[in-house]
Amino acid sequence: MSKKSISIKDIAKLAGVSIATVSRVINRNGKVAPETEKKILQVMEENHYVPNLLAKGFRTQKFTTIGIIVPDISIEFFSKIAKKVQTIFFEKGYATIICNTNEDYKMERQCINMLQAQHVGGIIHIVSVTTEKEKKTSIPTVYIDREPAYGNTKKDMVLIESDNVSGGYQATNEMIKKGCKKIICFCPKDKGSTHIKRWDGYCKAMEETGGKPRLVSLDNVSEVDAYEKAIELFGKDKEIDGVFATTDLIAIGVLKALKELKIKVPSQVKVFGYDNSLLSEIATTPIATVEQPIELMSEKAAEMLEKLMDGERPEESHIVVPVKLVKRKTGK
Amino acid sequence: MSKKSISIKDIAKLAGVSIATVSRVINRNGKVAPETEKKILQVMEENHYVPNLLAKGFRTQKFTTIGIIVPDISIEFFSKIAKKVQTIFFEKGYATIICNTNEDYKMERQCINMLQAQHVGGIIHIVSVTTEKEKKTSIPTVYIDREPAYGNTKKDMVLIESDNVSGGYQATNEMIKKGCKKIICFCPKDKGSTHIKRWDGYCKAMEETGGKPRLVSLDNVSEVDAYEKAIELFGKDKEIDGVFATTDLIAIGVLKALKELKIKVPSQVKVFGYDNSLLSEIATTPIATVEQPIELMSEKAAEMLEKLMDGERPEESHIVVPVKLVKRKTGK
DNA sequence: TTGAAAGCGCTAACAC
DNA sequence: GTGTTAGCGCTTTCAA
Repeated sequence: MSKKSISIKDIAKLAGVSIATVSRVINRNGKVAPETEKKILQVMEENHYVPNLLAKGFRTQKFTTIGIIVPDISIEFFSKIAKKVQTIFFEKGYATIICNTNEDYKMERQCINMLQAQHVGGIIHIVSVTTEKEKKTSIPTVYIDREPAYGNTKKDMVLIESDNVSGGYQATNEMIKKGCKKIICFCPKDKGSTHIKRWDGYCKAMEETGGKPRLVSLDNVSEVDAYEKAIELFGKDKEIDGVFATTDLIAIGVLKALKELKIKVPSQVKVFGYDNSLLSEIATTPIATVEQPIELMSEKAAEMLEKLMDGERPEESHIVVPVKLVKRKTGK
Repeated sequence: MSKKSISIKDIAKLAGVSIATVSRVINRNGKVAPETEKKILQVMEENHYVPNLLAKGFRTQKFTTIGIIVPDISIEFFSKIAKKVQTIFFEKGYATIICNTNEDYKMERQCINMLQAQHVGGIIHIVSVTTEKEKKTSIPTVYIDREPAYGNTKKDMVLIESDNVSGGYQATNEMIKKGCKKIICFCPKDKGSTHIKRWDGYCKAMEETGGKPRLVSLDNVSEVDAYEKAIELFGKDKEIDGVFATTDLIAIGVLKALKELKIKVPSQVKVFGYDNSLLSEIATTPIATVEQPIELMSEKAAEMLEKLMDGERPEESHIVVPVKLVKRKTGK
C-alpha cells in the first residue's frame, strides 16, 4: 500500500539531531536553539511530516478523539448537533468520530465498545429510544436531548436538554391565546423522553386554562401515520381548532390531511410543530414551530465534556436551556 | 479521570500466563491449549477487557479506521451517504470518522491532515466546492458525487458518481413529453461539477428537440435566491411552462414564487427538482425529482476503497451509476 | 503449547 | 540546548 509514512526518527536523522529535539519542536516545549528549530521545521516541511497522533495519544494517554453517538444522522436535528459539536472540537484540535445507532441498542452498544477500543477521550451521546438501562462505559460522557433510562441516579450523569416541557407549554399557550378552544396533541409517546416532556407541557397549558388534554398517540414519527390519524380524526370531529405536533414531520402529516379535507390553516385550525426544521420553514404552508437552541446545546455539551475529561465534577449535571417560539406569517 | 483501563498485561497476570498467550487468544492465531484459552477468556470477560485498538493499529500498521469527508453533514443527501458508508464499514469492523468541511478548502485540508495523523486506512471524500487542485495525501481515497478539480489525471483517481447528465436529460425530456414548450433551468453553476453536468443534460434534451437552453444562474443553493429570481422571471415571461431545478431546494423556491404569483403547478408550469429529498416528497405540492441511488453509490465506494486499501489497482476507476425519475401525482 | 523480548512512534525524565 | 533512554499496549519472531 502507500509507502510507510515518515516518522520523527527520519526527521531527526535528516536534520542531524536527536528525536527528542524534534519532539520538542513539534510540541513547542523545552528550549531549542532558533537555528536548530528552523532547520527541523524546514526538514519537516520538505518531507510533509505529519505527527502520528495514534502514537502520541498512546504514549501520553491523552486522547484527542471525541465520539459522537446519534440515533440517526440523516435526521436534521441530530445532524445539526453533530455538525456543531464536531466544529467546536475541531477548533480545539480534537478529531471526532460520529456514529449512528439507527435507534438500535445493539448498534449502540457496539458503538460504545468501538469508541472505547479507540480510546476516545469523551463521548457526546444522544441515546436511541431502545437504549439500555445500565451505563456501559467509564468514558466521560455527556448526554444531549434524550434522557438515558438510568437517569434516576442523576448525580453521575450529565445531561443537556432544551426545555421540552416549556416548549410544549408555550406552543399550546400561543394557540390558546389566539383563540383555540379544542387543541389536540399528536405525539409518539414511546419514542423517547423528549416527546413525553412536550406532551407534559401541553397538558399543563391545557389544564391551567380548564381545557382537557387529548392525545393522538402515534406509532412512529413519520408523517404518514400522522396523516392517517388526522384524516380519521378531523373527518368526524369538526370542533378541533388547534394541533400541537411534537415534531415538525408530524405537523407536516397533519397539514397534508387538513389540506385534503379542505380545512384552512391557520384560520380554521392552527398547527404547531417542533424543531424549526427546514421542512417547517419551506413547507408551502409554513408551520409555526418550537426552536431548540442547537448551537447553545452543543456548546454547553462540549464545555461540560471538557470538564469531565479534565477530571472535574461539574457543579450542575443537568442543564436545561430555553426554547423559542417561531411564528410564521401565513397566507390563508 | 476514569481509572486506567485494563491491559493485556493485567489479563496475563490474572490468568497466570504470558501476554503472548493472551494475544494469541485475542487474535485466534497460534495454538493455545483449550483450557488455557478458556481460562483467559473467562478472565477477560470478568474484567470487561477491551483490546486497545490504538496500540494494535500502531503495532501492526493496519488501520481499521475509515475517514468520511463531506461538505455539509446537515444536507440530506450527504448525511445519507455518510450514514450508509458508515453502516457498511461498521459491519466490517471498521470505525469511521465523519468530518465536515463546511464547503471550505481550509477545513478540508485540516480534515485530511487530521485523518492522516489518525492513520486512517482510507478516505471516502465528497469534495467541497472550493476544493484545492492538488491531491493532498497518499491515503487510499475514493471520491463520491463531486469530481475533484485535479480530475484531468483520471487514472489515479477513483470516482463514484451518479449519471447527472442523464438525470438532467431525463427530467427535461419528461417535461417535453408532457408538452412543455419553454423550459428554463435554475442552476448554481459554480457550485460543483454535479450541477454543471445536470445543466449539460438539460441542454442536450433541449437541443435535440430544437429548443433553446435558458439558464437562470443562481448565486447559491438556497431556496431564497431561487424564489427571488423566479418571481422576477415569471413576472415578465408568461410563456414559461417548465422548470428544471438542479436540486430540490431550488425547486421549492420556484414553487413558492409560482404559488405567490397564482400560477398553477403542474397544469400551467411543471417543476422538476433533483435528489428525491424528504422535502420534495412532503412539500404540500410534491415535486417530481431525480433520485440518485445513494445506497448503491455508497456500496460501490466502499467496495472500491477496500480494494485500494488492499493495494489493488481497480480496473475501472470511474463508475457512473444510473438515476431514476420520481414522478408525483399532484392535485392541481 | 508457551514465554521472552524486540519494536511500532512518540514523550518526558534525566543526564550532560 | 541537546541527547539518551524507558515505556505506553500490542504483535510477532525466536527459543524453549
